Amino acid sequence: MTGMADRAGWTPFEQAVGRVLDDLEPGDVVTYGEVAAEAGFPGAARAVGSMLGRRTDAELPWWRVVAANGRLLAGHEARQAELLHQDGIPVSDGRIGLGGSEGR
DNA sequence: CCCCTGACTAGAA
DNA sequence: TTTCTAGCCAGGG
Repeated sequence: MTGMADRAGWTPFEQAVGRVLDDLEPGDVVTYGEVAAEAGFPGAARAVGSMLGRRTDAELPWWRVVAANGRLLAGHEARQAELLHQDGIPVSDGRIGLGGSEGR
């Protein structure tokens, strides 16, 4: 295998988003708006989230995607926090980054 | 074809 | 600080 997922049947939007997520590297985090803009669909942040929620079974690094306010995914906060932590990204109180010692 | 929902964002109150 | 509104794209009924 060439290391690629079965993107057959994916819409241009999904393929574009999947490519952006796949282009990310360990330790990197982006927001829905960033992914949408990089994919060529600025403002389609909702479509990105909606798609990821529907393609959760895919090998897309959904955990590297967070909300614009730095908030993690509702219903997957602990899950994403753990995955982000494995990528070397500090998470505190359901939020990313900030150094970890700013004390709320 | 029409209407609503959704792992969203930015701005205003 | 929180809450609400308008805008954006895709999918399902």
